[in-house]
Amino acid sequence: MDDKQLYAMRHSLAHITAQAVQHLWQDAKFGVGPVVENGFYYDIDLGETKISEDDFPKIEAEMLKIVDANYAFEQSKKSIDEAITWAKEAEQPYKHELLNDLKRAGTTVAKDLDAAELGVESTGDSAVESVSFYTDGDFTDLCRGPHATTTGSVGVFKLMRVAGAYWRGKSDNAQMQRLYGVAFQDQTELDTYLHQLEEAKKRDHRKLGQELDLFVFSPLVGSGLPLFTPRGTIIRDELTAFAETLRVASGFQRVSIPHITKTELYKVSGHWDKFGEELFLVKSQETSDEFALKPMNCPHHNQIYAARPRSYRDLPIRYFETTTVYRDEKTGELGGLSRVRSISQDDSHVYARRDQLQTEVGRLVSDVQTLYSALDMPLRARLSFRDASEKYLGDPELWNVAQATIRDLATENKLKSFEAEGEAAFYGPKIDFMALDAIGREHQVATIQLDFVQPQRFDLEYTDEHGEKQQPVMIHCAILGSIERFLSVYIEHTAGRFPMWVSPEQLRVIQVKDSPEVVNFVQQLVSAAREKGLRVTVDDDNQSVGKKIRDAEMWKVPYTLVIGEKEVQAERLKPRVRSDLAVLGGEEREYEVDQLLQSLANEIKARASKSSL
RNA sequence: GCCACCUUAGCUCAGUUGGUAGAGCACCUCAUUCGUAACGAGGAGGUCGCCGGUUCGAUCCCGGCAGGUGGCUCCA
Repeated sequence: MDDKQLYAMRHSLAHITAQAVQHLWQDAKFGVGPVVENGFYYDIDLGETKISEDDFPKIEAEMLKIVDANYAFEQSKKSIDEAITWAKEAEQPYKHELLNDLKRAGTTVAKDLDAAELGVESTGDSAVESVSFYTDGDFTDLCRGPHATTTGSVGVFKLMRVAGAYWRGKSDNAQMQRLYGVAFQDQTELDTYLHQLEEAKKRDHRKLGQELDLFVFSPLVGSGLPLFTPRGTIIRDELTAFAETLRVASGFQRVSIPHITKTELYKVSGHWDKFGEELFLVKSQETSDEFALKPMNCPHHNQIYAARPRSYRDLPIRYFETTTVYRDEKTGELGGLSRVRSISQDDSHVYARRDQLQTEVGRLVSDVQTLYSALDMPLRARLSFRDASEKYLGDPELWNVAQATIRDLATENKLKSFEAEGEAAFYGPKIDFMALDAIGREHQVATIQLDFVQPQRFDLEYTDEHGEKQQPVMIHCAILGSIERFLSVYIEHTAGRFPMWVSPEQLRVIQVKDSPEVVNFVQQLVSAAREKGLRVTVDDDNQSVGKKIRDAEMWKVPYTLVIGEKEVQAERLKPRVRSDLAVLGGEEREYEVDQLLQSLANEIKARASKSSL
């Protein structure tokens, strides 16, 4: 089965879903029902009636009846006026609205998917002449197709969930119920998909964060405000330390700023107008000044740049800092570490001359590549450029140069990339990096953004070789991005089996007997391991060895040593190696004590290259 | 912020058609001194998320709030 057939199949199922719902609730009003990844949905307005997952068996049974009836999908055409009459008679206000828009403007004003859904025949500017309908059995819907030939040939499906969705995606419109389903060619493919969902659930960072004791939330502290435990903090620190090492090597200087500022700062930067609602405001009891928790760092960093006169010889000036910003995200949008209200960033700002852009952006691209290759995550870059609209600020010629530069760099650095027109920020083009995780999902992570606007707003300048004042270009870059979000991605990527250098606990010593000889040996082993810089713990609980081994496995500790009388006498150790590491080359064999500790210490140092394991 | 669903011991979850609750794991004590994924016995642990209403009586029904989940909208 090719993609086209699969598409037609899923699309037909969207119709069948609506048809089944209409059989069950005669007064259902329908929105649109497109194909999405792995399946389809249909937006339905049932007034006061709420569909719940308990209704799914009922709806699915009705759908199967329609499938069994094996109705043919038949296309017909109506003139736009006939279609409007049809919508009126069928009491379908949403279809009616869409058809009216079609008649008036030739396209619907809403998303592109509307147009694709509606059977728009003419793509020109002129009003639409005729529209296409599909009928199967007792159900007719405005639709361009294509469809399966009959309702009997639509593969296997399963309704997954019901969710609220705004009519035409606008939050001031009526909210409809969106019924989601997945559909595949056969049962095996559906089972595979459902199995993948289970796998994804197993590595859900919220679950692993709980199981591995990495972070917690407290209702007293507030939602979207994660608290990192000692274990979680080690992971954070290791990852940020790595990113910081790259910064230092690239000539960045660390700076440090307070977490609040007078709101005046954002009135100058322009963020107040655009994002004022997402600021946390802070009141002074002493002065009349209004303060805000910083939602970004650039305006602060700009003040450091602006504090002295700068020469063209000083540039580029590169500041970096790992720090937290605060955004009053809407509560419904928060979730785990993926979307939080205290966002830590490995943020940086370069102030550069135009002729330095290429080198500076190139260096950042290469730092991003270094980090993600060390973390075993393939990257894809989205080159986010401007489109023809008016919303972009700054010198158009500078835009052209910058976009060309970005394009060249992508080629030079052999970046897997694609261009996205209209994705640029209003202040400049950017490169957004997407990382591919171990189960094939893409996540937006690092970002490099050129900024032509803030230097102007803040009157940033330098003196060129002719004594003239010039404006620098700013480059924003975060390699990890939001560290919280990155952790959510990385925990799921590794499924909690962190590489040695990231692991909160690198070596666990299981003490078998508490005889003085064994205790003494373990103590010496632990201090020797600490001297080598290993994070080591001892399990001397009064439990069976089997139980302690199990615990170490559950905590996903990379290396475990069982120490009893045998080891004390032989002075040779055979570590138990976490299975994924063993595959990579950490073989299970016997070592002398010093030899083993040295080899583990080497593995930590080798974080950036797997080959040296 | 909007829609739907959810909240019972530290964790995972039973349960009560309205008469104030239970398991497994974890924890503590005792016993055991063990050999590479769970030894055993006993104990402690709960204002059934919070506030209000209905009721003789609410963990259960109703309302509000908080927190969570899935979406929508948004994302400097």
